[in-house]
Amino acid sequence: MPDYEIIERKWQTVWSDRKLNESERDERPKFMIIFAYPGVTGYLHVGHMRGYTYADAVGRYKRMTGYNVLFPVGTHATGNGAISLAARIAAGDENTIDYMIRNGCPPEKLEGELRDPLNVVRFFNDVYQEEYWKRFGFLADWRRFTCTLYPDYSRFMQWQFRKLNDAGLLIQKPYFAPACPSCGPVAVDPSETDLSKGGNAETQEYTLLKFRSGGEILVAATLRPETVYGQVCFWVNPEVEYVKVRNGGETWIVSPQAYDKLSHQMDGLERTGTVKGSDLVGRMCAAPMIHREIPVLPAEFCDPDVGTGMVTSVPSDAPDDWMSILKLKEDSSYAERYGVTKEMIDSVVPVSIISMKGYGEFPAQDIIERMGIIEAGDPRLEEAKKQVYKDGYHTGVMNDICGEFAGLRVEEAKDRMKQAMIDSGEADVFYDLSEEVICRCGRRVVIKKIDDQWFIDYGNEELTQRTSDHCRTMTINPVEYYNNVHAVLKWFRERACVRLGNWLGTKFPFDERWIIEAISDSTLYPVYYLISMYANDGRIAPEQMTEAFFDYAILGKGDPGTVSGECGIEEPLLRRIREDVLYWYPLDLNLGGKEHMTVHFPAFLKNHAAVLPPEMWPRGIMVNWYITGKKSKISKSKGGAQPIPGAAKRFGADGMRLYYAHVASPFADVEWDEDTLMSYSQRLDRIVSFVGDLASCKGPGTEMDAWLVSRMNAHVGTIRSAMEKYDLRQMATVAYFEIFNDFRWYQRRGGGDPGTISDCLRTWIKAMMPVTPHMAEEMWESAGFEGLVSEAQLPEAGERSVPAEYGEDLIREVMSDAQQIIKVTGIEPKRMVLYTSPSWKMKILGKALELQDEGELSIPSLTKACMSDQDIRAHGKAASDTARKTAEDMMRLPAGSMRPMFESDERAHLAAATGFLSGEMNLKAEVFSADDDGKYDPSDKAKMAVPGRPAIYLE
RNA sequence: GCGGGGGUAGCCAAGCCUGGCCAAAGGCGCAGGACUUAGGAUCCUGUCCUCAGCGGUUCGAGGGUUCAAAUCCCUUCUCCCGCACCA
Repeated sequence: MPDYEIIERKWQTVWSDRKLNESERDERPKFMIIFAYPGVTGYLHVGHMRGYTYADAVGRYKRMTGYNVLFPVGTHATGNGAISLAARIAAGDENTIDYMIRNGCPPEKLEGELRDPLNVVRFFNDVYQEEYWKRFGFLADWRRFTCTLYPDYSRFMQWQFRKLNDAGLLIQKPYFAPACPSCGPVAVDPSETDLSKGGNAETQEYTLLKFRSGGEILVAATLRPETVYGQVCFWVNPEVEYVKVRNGGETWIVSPQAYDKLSHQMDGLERTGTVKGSDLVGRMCAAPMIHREIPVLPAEFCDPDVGTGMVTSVPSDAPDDWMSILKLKEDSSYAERYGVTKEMIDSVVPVSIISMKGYGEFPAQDIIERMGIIEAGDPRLEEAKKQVYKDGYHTGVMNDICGEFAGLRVEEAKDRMKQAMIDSGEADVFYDLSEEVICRCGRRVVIKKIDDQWFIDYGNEELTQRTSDHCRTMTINPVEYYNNVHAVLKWFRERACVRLGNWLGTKFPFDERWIIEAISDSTLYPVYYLISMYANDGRIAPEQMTEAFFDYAILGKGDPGTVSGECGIEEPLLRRIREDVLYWYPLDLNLGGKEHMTVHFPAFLKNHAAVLPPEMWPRGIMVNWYITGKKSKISKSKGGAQPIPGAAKRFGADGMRLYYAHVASPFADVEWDEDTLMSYSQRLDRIVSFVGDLASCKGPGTEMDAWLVSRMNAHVGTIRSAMEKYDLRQMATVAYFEIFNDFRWYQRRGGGDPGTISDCLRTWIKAMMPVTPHMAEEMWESAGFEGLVSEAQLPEAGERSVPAEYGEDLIREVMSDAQQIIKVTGIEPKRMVLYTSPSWKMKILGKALELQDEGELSIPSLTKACMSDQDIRAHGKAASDTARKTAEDMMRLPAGSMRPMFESDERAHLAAATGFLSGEMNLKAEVFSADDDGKYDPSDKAKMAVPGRPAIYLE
């Protein structure tokens, strides 16, 4: 096994010394490509390299076809990922330390620098560049590297927000967001970046229903406000100590937990006292909407943590309620203990309110019976509830009893009834999480009302339309996304763009208490790569990046002299940056994982359309799917991480690049499988050693040279058209499989002309350069070619030789047919006799082609034409059969595809190959024409010969 | 629920948009052979059924359009993903 790392480092150094990765303006057409920069969340795994590799390979291909390519990279560090990682390191968290060490982090760093979040970001910026991207041979312009936490990047970001504001796209309104009382806003999502528990929770909108009882209001929270007409009683947990809360002129009674949650969402709440649940039981209260007095009954299932800790009871449609009432009626002793009278219990009678498909009067009862639930505490009640809720929502219609809402579908009634009660002061809105969510810091996450939240108004119709129209002109892969992106853009509404709390990120320019959030600061950044270089090398200081500077550099607004005076940047440099922007932008291709389809890409598109002029809007998007890890674990969260440098050492960076490029369509998930990767790695080794042998080949020129040249021309054509669509997989199939096989066939057939080999080998190695650049250089060098293949240009596809290719196809066909016969018969032939088509059949083919050219081909027309020819007619029924079959075949196949059969000299081809066939098949091969009088034909096989398919006799 | 994507030979995976050299690329696996060896080799051949290569039946299932369908249309079964502050 070669030491891949040494070879790879060698070429990386050469490229770097030649500054191949550094891109500057010149006369060539440009091509700018990026991948959506990764978030700095820790070590990446082998799956991530898939998309990045596509980007480098596409960039390299573009270089090879005449483009001046710019491929910049960066990282995204906004948020609290680095903060929490640093905190865990500082706390000495065992899992974290272990994870860091396992991925190659020097232990001493864990004792010191990595306890600071910004150092964590710096550390990983380095890891990503050095251990991943450079390690894989990317020709990225490292001078332009940027990170969302760089001060200069922040200046750019603030400028972008000023432009969004100028465009009228920043708006303010109240917002309810998950937040930790001490850490501020948190992201609730399955990745649990911010959380220690509850990533799957959803924010649910409850309707708070008010039940007047004396001078106080009992408050229940419900997800189903449309069921108020079915309320028959009210549940309170007698064991809970509820609190009294003054809310404006009202006194509310809710659980202490509910009070805590509500206080984050409503202003001016004041706790005034407590009341025991048991003291509430037995009272009557006025139900909202229906204005009927219903009894307050005791229920142990009322959880003070859920909703308000009190529940309104709608037994007709709530399985829980149904069961509880059933139980109460069977055994009233529990209720009576709290002073509930028999009359009260008897007064509780379910009311039918919703008719739904497949259910009777009381859906709750139906589902309970259907599922066979007989006890109040049955955990399946949860499932029953969901089922009734779902069916009710989609198929339910409100009954006549429901007043003005009678006849409405539940879907519609829900909102209208909720609104009606809010308007009449009988209800309010309350947000809660569907399950317990705990912040990284350990505190419980709540839903907090933010009064003056800033949003980017992505819902702006004009902007959406403009963006959508532009997308039709873009190259978007896969085509499914091209078609669907319009729906996504429409769906993508206003988005909260800033957040409070302890976060890494850019300060919001209009109010510095706010930090611009993670998605909003990563949409327009590709254009910043054209400026970052000048900040990185110190030619521009962040303070000099004023609004006027960006206005000029990016938008061309203002006069460079004036701007120079204003910001203090020298005028020539200003002009240079402006020229860079004009040259490189728009972005030609943005490549990102499928998770970007609904969030990043629409934001990326809309921001470009909002801030930049149309000629700077992006030209292409490519989405890649994932490498998943069922067979062997690759995910860092699973603990079985496969560090990227280790994999590269074992399989070779190029072996991995080839694996990514070829293992499947970019638009499908792939299971990480080391055996498969190994076979790609070995294939590459095999090619390298084969190429080494080829280069030293010194044989005579043969007819195979024309064939090989023709095949290479075909392959170059395929590669060029595949790469029009960025189809790396197709390119890799050609470069690593088809061309390889052709060279082998060439040699097997006796080809070995050094001139031909050298010409074709150049093209072959070039074809491999985009995907496996290091090995391509190695082969290029070992073949003695000049310069670097990374700097070479792919030739245009030349002419193909139809006869040469047809002749070889014929020989392979004959061999395959003969093998079939040998297999079926089981004989071990010593002699193979081939008979090419008799001339009269060839003549029929010729007539068929003529008719086809004239557009007159049909079975009768060909038969007629044949029968008027004496030579053909002489063969009687065989002639008409052949004519029919010929016409059928020709009409079935693409026009002209049978022409080579007619034009080539099959007999000569085969005769020239008898030596080869004899040797290959270990027998004596002979060729006759079916017309030959003296042919050896003991089994009368010659009559089967037709153009394109010689008859075969074996003995 | 809303939106999106799949189901192809033992396995992985192309093809489907733009119907026709598609019994369906390529890889893996398996079988036989060559070479000759300690290598996770390489080369050749085969790998739906039948069979001197003709032919037959296949591309989740069922219909339809067409001279012609894995490819277009409809129905159906089944699997997967996203739905918001995670690039």
